[in-house]
Amino acid sequence: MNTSSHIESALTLRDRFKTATRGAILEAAASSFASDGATGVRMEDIAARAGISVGTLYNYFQDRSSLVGALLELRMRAMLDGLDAQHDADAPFRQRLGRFVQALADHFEANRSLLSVLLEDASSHGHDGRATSRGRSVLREVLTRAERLLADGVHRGVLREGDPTVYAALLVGMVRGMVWSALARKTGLADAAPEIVAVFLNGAGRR
Amino acid sequence: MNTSSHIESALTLRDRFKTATRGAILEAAASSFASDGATGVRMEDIAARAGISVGTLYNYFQDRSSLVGALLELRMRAMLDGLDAQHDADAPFRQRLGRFVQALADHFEANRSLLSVLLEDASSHGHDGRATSRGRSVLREVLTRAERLLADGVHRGVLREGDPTVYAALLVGMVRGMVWSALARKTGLADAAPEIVAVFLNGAGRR
Amino acid sequence: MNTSSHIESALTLRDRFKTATRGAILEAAASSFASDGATGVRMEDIAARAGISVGTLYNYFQDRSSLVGALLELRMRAMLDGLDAQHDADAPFRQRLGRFVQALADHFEANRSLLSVLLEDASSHGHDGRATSRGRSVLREVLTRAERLLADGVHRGVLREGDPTVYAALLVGMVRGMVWSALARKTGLADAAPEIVAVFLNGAGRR
Amino acid sequence: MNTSSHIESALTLRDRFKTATRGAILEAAASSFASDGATGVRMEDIAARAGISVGTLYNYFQDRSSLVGALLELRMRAMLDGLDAQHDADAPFRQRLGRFVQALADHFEANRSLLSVLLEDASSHGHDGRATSRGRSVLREVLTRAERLLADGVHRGVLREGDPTVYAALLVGMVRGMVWSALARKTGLADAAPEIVAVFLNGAGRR
DNA sequence: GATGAATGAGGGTTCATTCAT
DNA sequence: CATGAATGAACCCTCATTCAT
Repeated sequence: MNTSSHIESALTLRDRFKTATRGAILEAAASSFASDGATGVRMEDIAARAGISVGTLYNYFQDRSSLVGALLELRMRAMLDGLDAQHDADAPFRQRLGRFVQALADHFEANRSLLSVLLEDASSHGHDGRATSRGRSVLREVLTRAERLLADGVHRGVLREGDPTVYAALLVGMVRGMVWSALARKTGLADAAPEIVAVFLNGAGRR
Repeated sequence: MNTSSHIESALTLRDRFKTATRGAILEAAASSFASDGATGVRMEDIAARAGISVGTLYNYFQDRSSLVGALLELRMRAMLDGLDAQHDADAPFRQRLGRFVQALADHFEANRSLLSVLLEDASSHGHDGRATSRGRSVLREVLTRAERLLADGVHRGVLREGDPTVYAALLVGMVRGMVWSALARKTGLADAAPEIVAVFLNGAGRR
Repeated sequence: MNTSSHIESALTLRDRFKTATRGAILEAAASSFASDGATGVRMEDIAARAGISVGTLYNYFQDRSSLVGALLELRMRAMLDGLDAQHDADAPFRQRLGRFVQALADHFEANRSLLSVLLEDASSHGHDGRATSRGRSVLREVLTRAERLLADGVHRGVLREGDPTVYAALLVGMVRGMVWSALARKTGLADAAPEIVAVFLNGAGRR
Repeated sequence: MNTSSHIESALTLRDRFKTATRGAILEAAASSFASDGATGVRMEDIAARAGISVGTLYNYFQDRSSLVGALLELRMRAMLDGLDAQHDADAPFRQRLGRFVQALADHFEANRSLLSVLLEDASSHGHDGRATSRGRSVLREVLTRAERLLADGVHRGVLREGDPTVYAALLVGMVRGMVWSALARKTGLADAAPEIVAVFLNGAGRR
């Protein structure tokens, strides 16, 4: 233990603290948006929920749109990472499809309240297009992953010949539709994924 | 033609004018929202786009939320009417399904820019529950119609046994997904409806 | 009956109508002010109460302050005329004093609701000092009349030697105080005048 | 002197500052109202006169009516406290009467410019009854105190038998009348109180 | 002359952002 | 580095006034 490591350690501690505070702010913002909608939340509200003052909040984020942007970035990254985590190129296609749908449903449900935020803020502050592009890209990246997966399904002959882009749009749409419906009817999402996969693969029509 | 009919005619003209102005305001609001998002639009902007002054705008709508409410009401009504218009209980199920999907896709595309407005406003002004219930009900009513249609499909033996509510969620989700995707890739929606129907009925899996 | 007299008569009729409308507007303004206070009344409210349109209202009065000014002028003139009407230089002083107090009390009560209007408008629109001077002058003219009366009382030896200006201020103050009190307690003003006169002449102290 | 007392002191300082600012705003409002009438004063004017920005003003008062209400409350309280301060149940009646009249005259003069504000606001914002009741109650409380004093005068045999309520109305009216008159003629109120008392007790009539 | 829709300047209020402590 | 009062641009809405019909 010399002086330099001591300093290092202090810096690390400070950094950890900073990171923790940053995280607390983002969580506060997320839950505020969830309960009052993005437009109905003031910076002061977020600060209060995070247990800090507005001034401090501005020490961590340059301005409102940076905060919103960081939040979206975080959630989007988590969602994409979640999707990638279960990716196993060697697993059978159906299994990968099932896991993908399941992960997607979970993340949609978890971030449902932020979807509107994403759109709102994209529109309202998007002079520079930053938030907008980020917002759009969430869905686009999800679609890209779905497309890769489904293209592989076609390639392996599990799926009928067809445009993987279209398949991706339909599959992701089904998941979102299922989540929305569950929300509207205040029911859970139990067993939703298998149902989605079943209809996607076999259709709803009697053969 | 006597005096009274003359007066009647005058009144009708004035009424028509009022209706036209009202419509112009709603259109102006719709396109403003479409380009800048609901939160980024000032009453003055809407007035300017409608070619009138703020004061006049307030002669037609009591306040901002009344205007937004009226716009949502109008579009939602149009959408539901559009769905109902092609309803023909005697037509073969597949034909009804195709028309339903087509109509839904058309309306989703036409009102795409308002979907976010709907959500935003629901959140921001929803303390009295008016806008909220209206917003939510659009989707719910669409789902209800889809559910009725699909329940009939099950009853007629065209669809596999299954929860019509789930089928509805998936079908509507597919349509939204397709519209979103087309938008993201800036392609058209040509032939989208048949594709959706095909996947919905037969699935994407190779049999 | 020649043409000219015919025209004259027509003009007279028209004039009478105009006068009647003018009066209706002033009455409408007075009662509106009475119920909602001067600041809470819009030109449209007055027009509606008078049974005409705003446009017509502006045919009779150049602007808001003209209307208010005319109303004050009218009521003030009526009050002063009422005070002057019972003036009889030959009557005994006490009788004249009694009548003066009675007339004053009646007019204060009748116009009570306008006193605040007078003050409000004087302050709010009195850039040019018109309404202000008019407002102030009501009281000043009343005081002047009281002063003349009481100076005569002093001169005749009915009143003790003293400044008639002070006597006037006190007497008029007593009348206003009595009216206010009656209003606050929602009682009538019956027998108020004699009581006022009695205290003014003899005091409330036991001799 | 430890840390805690240091903190306490700091808090006290900040509190004092807040109180001072609040007071400055109220003073600014009072003088603004005095020169332009309550209705002619914008929040921005008050802020400017207090040397702060509008935003800051709204940090101290929730809205316009709260500010006006607080001002009225303050002045009314001061007036009533002033009347009560000179109250001495054991002093001779005439002395108490003299002091009462003097205190009343002083306060009427000091707050003259606010009397109209009080009335205006009572009318304009009185739908919820707050300002109204406050406004009305100033005079009523003053009358009540006068009534108690004069009832005691009757009881002690200094005043003639008579309704103390009427006596109170007349006495208070005389004070207001005197203040008004002094204002109208732009003279002072020197020796006004003794004159009022003299006339009230002995009348203006030659015995 | 009557009408009432159109106008737009003006006022109250909010809230993202700054900065002295 | 935290704090929270101060700031002022921006927005919603009102209402006196005008003017085409």
